[in-house]
Amino acid sequence: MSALLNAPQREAIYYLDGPCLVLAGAGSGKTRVITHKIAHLINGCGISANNIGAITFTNKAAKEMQERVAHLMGGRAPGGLTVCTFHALGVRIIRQEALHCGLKKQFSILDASDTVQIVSDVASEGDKGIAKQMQWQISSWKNAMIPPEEAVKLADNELSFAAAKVFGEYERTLRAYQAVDFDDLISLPVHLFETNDEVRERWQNRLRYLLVDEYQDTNRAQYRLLRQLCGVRGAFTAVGDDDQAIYAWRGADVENLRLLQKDYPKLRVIKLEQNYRSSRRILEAANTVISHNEKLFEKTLWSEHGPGEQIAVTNCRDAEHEAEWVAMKITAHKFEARTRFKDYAILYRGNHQARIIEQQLRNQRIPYVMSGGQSFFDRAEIRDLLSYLRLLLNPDDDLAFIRSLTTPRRGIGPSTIEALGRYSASRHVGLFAAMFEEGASVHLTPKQLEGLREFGDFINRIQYRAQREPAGQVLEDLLLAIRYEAWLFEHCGTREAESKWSNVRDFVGWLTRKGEEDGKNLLELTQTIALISMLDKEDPDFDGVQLATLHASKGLEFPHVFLIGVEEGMLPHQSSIDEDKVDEERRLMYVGITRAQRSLNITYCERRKMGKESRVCEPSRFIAEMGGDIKMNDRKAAAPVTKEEGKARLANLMAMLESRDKNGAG
DNA sequence: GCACAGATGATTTTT
DNA sequence: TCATCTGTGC
Repeated sequence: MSALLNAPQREAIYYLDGPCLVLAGAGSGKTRVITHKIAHLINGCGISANNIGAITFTNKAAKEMQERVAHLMGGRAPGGLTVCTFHALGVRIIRQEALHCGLKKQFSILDASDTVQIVSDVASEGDKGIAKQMQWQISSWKNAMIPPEEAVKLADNELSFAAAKVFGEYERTLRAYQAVDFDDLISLPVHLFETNDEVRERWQNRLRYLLVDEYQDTNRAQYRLLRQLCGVRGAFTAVGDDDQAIYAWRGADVENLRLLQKDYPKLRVIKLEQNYRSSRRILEAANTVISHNEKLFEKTLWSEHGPGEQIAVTNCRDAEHEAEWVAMKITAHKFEARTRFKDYAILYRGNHQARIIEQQLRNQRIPYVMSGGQSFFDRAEIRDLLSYLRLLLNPDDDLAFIRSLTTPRRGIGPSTIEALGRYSASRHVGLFAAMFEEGASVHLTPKQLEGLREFGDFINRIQYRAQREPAGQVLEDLLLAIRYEAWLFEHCGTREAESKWSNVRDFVGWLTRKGEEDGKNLLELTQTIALISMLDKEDPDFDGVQLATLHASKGLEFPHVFLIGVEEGMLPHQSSIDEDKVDEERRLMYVGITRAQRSLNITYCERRKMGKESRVCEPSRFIAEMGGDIKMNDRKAAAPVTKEEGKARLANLMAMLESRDKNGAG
């Protein structure tokens, strides 16, 4: 990438006279604009780093941005600069203004499974699937800043009616636990700013210039937070791309782009249309596909790169065939082009499509890495440990109390917890506080009480130490005291226990490191953990083919991309076709195409297994929408390959590859 | 009535 | 893969 900035990039960086929207096409250098603008604000305009905030959606993006700012400014990020996610900013605001939010500073942050648990409890809904859907509905309302009273009026089906009925109680339960969910991290600050001028002005003075990444992904609540923070001054730069808005289903509202123009009539709109990533044929296909969508802002990507290879579309018999072909093609291409495995990505619509690909890659000895997957902090063993940390921080957190009380088992069963629960409800205090009250002895047997208080004393002792001693040591002692390792091996198979214990070790190691780096104690660390989903320990040196969903691939780029399962019903997905939401699927296709730098291979299956039957599939409409400059690769025209022949060819290829690598290395 | 093995079948999931 | 469903054996 050239070190020079192009004209629109410069314009975006130096424009400071008012609100600014940068429409940054795929691969047009948007992160560069944001980081250079931060540097310019500090070095060129004399604005203190303390007064600048750069807001992203993911921790990964925040981290990358911080690193790039540091790099720009001579290796060290300026102290006081705020580069964080929306939710991390929310945590900071709530922590500082806790009293105004009706919370204590040590509030708990609940994750998805905690909130489903609460909905399920409040609604007396045994079915976790239904509770999940109800929680989803409540979350959507909260993202749109719709309070329970309004939600009751808006409910229009059985599920949303049930959700509306428990919404209020759900909110009260959260407050009773001194807890917030992810949505509260945005909506509580919004509510605070909208009702308290003094607090709002304080924060407006604190963050005098805001930069927002991936603006098209903001939801209503996030937009209102930005608006409150910016006030009428409108000192902000929002960077986004409406063509890459693929999170509408999660509450992101592209309408926020229109709102920006409406709410800030002086908004300066700057388009970044020069693409530095892909060859011309790939860009043209992307442009042609996306031109089928109605657009708010017209934008056409162009590139100084050469035309590059033709995009190839290959038909496959079924998913297995497809996986086999992709794996084979990668091996062959790698051999010819002398590339690395990490130069390739296989992208797909749904996670389940990865399974069959993985199988083939393993068969053909191709190393791979999968992005996404379930979050590290969602694992049972990590959540077990986390429940202790949460309880140490916030004794009102009843969910954490119950989980840590019962994991590992301490001979305290449901009847004891139920009795304690009845008493605590009558006293309007948390479970932890309730068991130390005199009155508890009326509802609980002396033996029950003894067990509970022993646990309570244990927690109190650890809590005392957690405030003073380094995180690592306290955690090690806690694990020993609850005999967690032994419990794992008693409860699971050896292999499973080993893997779980190793995860726990990773977690402890991570916390210890964090504690030392930031000089924070265990309690201070706990709150930030909830906002992290992945432990950033991915090895950048590992050479493997990247597997990712189209959603997870946003923001990444690869020399060679395979886009698989490009069929009607798959991409666009059937439910999107049914609900008339093909636009978003088209943007997904656009995101997929624009990940590719040099070559793009698209495959589709002619049949796909649906239960026992195998249904005939049509190639996706998006293939036709890419225009004519495509190489159609008809596999049926080629000589049929039997399994044996295929294996023999593969063995041949592998042998060639191995001998070449040996020679090359020696 | 329950625990468990085996089958089944699937949107996407930044915090 | 993983969560959920189904049928079996006690």
